[in-house]
Amino acid sequence: MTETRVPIPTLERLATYLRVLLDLNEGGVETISSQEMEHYSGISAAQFRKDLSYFGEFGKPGVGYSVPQLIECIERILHIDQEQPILLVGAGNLGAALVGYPNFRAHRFRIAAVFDNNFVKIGRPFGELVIEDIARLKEVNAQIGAKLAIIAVPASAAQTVADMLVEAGITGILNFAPTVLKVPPHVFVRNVSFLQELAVLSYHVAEGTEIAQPTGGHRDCAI
Amino acid sequence: MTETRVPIPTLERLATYLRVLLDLNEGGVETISSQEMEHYSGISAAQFRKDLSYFGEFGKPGVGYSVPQLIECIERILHIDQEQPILLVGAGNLGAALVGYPNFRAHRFRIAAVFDNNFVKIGRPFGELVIEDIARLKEVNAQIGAKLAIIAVPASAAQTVADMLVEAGITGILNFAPTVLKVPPHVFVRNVSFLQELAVLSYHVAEGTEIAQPTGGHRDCAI
DNA sequence: TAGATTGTTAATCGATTAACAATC
DNA sequence: TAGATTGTTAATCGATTAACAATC
Repeated sequence: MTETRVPIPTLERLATYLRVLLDLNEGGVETISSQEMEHYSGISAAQFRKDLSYFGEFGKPGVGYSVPQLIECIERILHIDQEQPILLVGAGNLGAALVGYPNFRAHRFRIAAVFDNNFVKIGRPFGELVIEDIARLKEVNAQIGAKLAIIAVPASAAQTVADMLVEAGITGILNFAPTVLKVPPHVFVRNVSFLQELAVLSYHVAEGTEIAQPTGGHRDCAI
Repeated sequence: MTETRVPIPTLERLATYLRVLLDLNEGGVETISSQEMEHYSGISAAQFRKDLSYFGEFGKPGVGYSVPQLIECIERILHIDQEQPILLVGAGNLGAALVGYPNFRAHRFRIAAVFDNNFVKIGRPFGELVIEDIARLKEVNAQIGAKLAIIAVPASAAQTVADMLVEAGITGILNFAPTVLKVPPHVFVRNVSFLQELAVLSYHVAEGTEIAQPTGGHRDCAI
């Protein structure tokens, strides 16, 4: 096999396929064709087959794919075949939503520790965990050995937290803070931005509605 | 101007530029070059200029861009120059995190109503709002006239909620439920999937770590 | 004017789609 | 065998990057 780089969109879709497959598996479905996957996932059959082709051959021509086997394979590919410990930084509303998120378990993600810098919160229970002092992050992760972390703190604190996470051996960060993190090249960051998503929607729902109105600037916003 | 379709990634980046510009404006910065924007946003200067070019001309050659003017223009483009009412469905942990999210205000998004189907919750206060009966969704939105909504309910309820939202005149949905929504073509959906993001990170942090292990299936997962 | 930086065009890159030979 | 569906190749499409003439 040639060393082809896997496109990020392919990895994202893999998670969608897995979700569909887990549902089908619950329902006792044993085999699925790429055509059927298109129906359930909204992703084209050709795309599905192409995505899988980056990792090997998983189907039988004329038959389709074994649901349980494909689940196993995708879980292996995404390295969620074993439980993945995750550090959560920020014990606010968003953090609470995340520790209570029921779907993590099905994908074998486990929030293994929660940190905050607010001494009023430190030591308090948080879901099934106890909030730890952010200062102990490196020390605690020496035990846990997590590679993944979630940043759920205000934008003003996010970079400092990111630096501490990198220092503690984290190499993948899911960032909810609306800011651009600077990290070393071996660390991967994915940003979740509600504002960005809403902005894109806002543009679309208003399309065709706009009234061109000069600002009085040196040039109009020609929209 | 020719009728060029604006790429979605361009719209996403627009929100990032806006965030940077708002920060700079706070700091009293009056002018910014595309080069400086690259530094602050991590997005290349060429990309920045190209992105803006879909909407008009906003800079002065040899000088750069006026920060306040560009803020105004981007807000106009994204249609967040006026307050945008948003319906929130789902008064759980995630919903609580969203109504309490401080950054919405800066982008003039306002959660105008919260709905749930749990009669224990209906009528209770939720942030500064009171939880409404989901059955009253259409009725309530007849007053509010929101075009945008956020789905923060379990996957099992998401499609039903989406149908009700469409019925109530919503044309843009931010979906937090891990499921593929079926909506009419005039309705735009953006999905936020923590699991998907974590899966992509999980793949990356584990790269190079993998041990090829046959499953005993008809063919190995060749990863 | 000289220096800086824009807006745009052309070249590159990468991802998606379509088509089909191989295979069950 | 005939019918179905895969995995892969080639064609298409779209987005990013680089380069530069126009402009302040």
